[in-house]
Amino acid sequence: MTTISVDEPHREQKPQRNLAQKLVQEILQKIESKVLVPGDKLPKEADIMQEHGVSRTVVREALQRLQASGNVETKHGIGTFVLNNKGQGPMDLSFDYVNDAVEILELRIGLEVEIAGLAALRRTDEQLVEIRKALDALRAIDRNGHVSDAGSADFNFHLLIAKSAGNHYFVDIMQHMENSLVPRKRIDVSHVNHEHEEVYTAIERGDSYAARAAMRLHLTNSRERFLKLARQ
Amino acid sequence: MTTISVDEPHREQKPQRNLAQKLVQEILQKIESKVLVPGDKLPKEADIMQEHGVSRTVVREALQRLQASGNVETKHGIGTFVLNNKGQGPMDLSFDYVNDAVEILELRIGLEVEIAGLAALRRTDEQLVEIRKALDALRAIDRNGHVSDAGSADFNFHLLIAKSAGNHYFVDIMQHMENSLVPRKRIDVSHVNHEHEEVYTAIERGDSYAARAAMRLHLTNSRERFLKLARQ
DNA sequence: GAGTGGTCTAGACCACTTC
DNA sequence: AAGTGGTCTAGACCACTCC
Repeated sequence: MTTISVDEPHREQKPQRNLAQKLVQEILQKIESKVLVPGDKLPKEADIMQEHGVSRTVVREALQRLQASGNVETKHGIGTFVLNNKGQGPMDLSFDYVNDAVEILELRIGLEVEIAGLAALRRTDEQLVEIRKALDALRAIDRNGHVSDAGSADFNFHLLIAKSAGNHYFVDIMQHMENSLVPRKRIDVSHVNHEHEEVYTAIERGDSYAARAAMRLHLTNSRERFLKLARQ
Repeated sequence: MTTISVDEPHREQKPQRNLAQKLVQEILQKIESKVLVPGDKLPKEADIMQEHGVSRTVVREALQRLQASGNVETKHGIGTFVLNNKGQGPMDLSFDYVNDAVEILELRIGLEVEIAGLAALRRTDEQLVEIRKALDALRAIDRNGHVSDAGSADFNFHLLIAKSAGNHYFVDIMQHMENSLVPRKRIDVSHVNHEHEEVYTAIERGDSYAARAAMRLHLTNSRERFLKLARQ
């Protein structure tokens, strides 16, 4: 009886390319099947490496995708946790004011993230100057405490960026949304200004990737700030 | 008393974290200052490594960001090339039909990429079934050659995904855009179907990251196919 | 077959959080 | 100080393109 002796642990020859993609799907399945529920902590990276027999590069690539998806959240020095986006429905609390405002914010994320990316690639120097002016005006208003004017100044900043994206449809929709925007009141202005600056500098240096990331961060933070206020 | 024994070849004078981000900005500056112009080939990764004194990980991270930004394009086995998004203006060819259609496609990219990501997180099983039906109907139409119906069937597929995103604003805008959509004619149907399948499977398994990527790929490819047709 | 990008591994050191 | 994620290095092998 001749058994072909293979010293390998097993004929596990899966030259599978894209181990990260596979890991993503396996973790998503654990979330889908309730093995992992919102709030749960994922195993530490070293454990995931051993469990799936892959290197840390693969684990981190998978976790980064799950972060970008909004499925999990990673906290430096603590761990990675499952978020509660799926499962509790399309935030069907009720058709009230809060829910409507959040939906508007979600719409703006889709539009303005793309707008910021295009503006970084296409803005003229003249348009950049106008955006800078709007930003300075907004900061001046905040310093003087004329909060009532801040809403329209904030909108103007976003609208000027839309006009720098070189696509009039974006401008049209933004203008139609003007009356639906959440009024700014007692919001942590320093955070907003810092986020605006991040968006501006990315557009200034033509960094589309950073512009998109900065705009997304700004709008998701705005959503969180609004929800925090609404719950009070 | 513990002596930290670390073999240091030399005094590393740059403990700089985020080398990739720095590399991105340096390459963007070369594009901005016309040292690199659209169509130019970047040095191969090994050369960039040596030139900047960083590992390949850093180089590849930087190039991936520049790809995501639309600043460069990488071709497997060939090289990385500078794209011409910046500098030649907001595609100010003229206000003709072609330009308008492209702007609509850009708007759809912003909206539908976000829609696909949300749909992957929120879709119900019932909604998934409806999307599957629309996809099958579309394939049947393509097989039978009833190209005239394909446009509305295609729109229906996209609309059903929007309805699965749990935000009625997205649905409203999509419906308003229905009449503005580019009619499908003599387009490479097999590619479109394959791209639709990619979007569907990502939404099916709740992979928001993949859903976004698949939708973006589908719509940018649609734009390229349209432009190719328009130039004929 | 040579050249170039794509994926993966193993390990080192840094930064943040908690005890 | 211990634990965990963040960044970076060096090197191996695979996949695609072109000659």
